[in-house]
Amino acid sequence: MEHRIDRIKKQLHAQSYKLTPQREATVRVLLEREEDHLSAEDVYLLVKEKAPEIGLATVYRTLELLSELKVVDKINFGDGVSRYDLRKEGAAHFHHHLVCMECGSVEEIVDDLLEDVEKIVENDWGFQVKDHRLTFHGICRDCQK
Amino acid sequence: MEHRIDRIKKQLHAQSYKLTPQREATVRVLLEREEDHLSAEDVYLLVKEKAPEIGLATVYRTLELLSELKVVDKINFGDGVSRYDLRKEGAAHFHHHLVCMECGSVEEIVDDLLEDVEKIVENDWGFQVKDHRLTFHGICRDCQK
DNA sequence: CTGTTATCGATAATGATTATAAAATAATAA
DNA sequence: TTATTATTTTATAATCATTATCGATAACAG
Repeated sequence: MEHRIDRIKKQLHAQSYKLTPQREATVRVLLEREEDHLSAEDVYLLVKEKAPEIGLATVYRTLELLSELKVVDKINFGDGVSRYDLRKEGAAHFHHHLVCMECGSVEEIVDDLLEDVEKIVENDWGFQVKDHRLTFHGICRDCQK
Repeated sequence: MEHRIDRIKKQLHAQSYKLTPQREATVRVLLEREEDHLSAEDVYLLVKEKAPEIGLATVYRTLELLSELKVVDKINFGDGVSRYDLRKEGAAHFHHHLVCMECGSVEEIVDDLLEDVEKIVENDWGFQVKDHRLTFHGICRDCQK
């Protein structure tokens, strides 16, 4: 945990940004709720528990900053809110979502499903892939019962 | 063209909706600009050229309705606006996007890239896949020069 | 025709996000 | 240290996309 915060601190410093207390509190919330696909509002409310004086705009700005630095991924499941996921340490970014059309749950799967597919896209369409977003919509295990 | 409109008319009637002049004008715009990933605002402005009396709310309502009927796909490239794509006739829905991080262009590719991947998801995670969204972010052919 | 229902257009309301301006804080230089 | 400058924050207003409301109108059923 502390290790990951240090890492992020260095990433910020590398671009001459500071890890202010507000930013640190925000990052800590993201670390604690890593699998939760929090919206900016969610993050705001959770950060407020630790640092009640923080403003909503600061949370938005912090998330945007972290997103530019590729510390978090800003994702969108089409429900009108952006959600923010901390990127995993090291390793490439192979993380996809299963959105249940029944109960709305979002399950995260980590697996390099697209290695071959990316090669096809690069070869057949001449498009140089840097990143991808893959979301499956369907019925989760629980709702199938 | 007329053939596709008839088809959509039938789909509407099957759910006891009518193909009103406003809805038809909206569908015609989508048919004419099929590859363009139009936003609701875009559609509104284009429909207004043919049917100046149409209101923005009607366009939104129509797009939502067509989306529920699976006549169009409502997609989101993370730029804060929903975009609407008419689904192709027949054939399953295998249509993905290449978003250029340099110039912002969106190229559409039609290819069943994910047949095997869907099987993996169903087998390994017990998730029953109904649909998927796949977007690649990277550098398009033109911008690589 | 007459009542009922669906649809429409105008516009107000909402909700997420962004911009602004003034205050606080931190970094820097003299 | 002290003055100065730049960065960050907070509170709040503004914006923008989308949705809800409501009175008017059109299509339809009896």
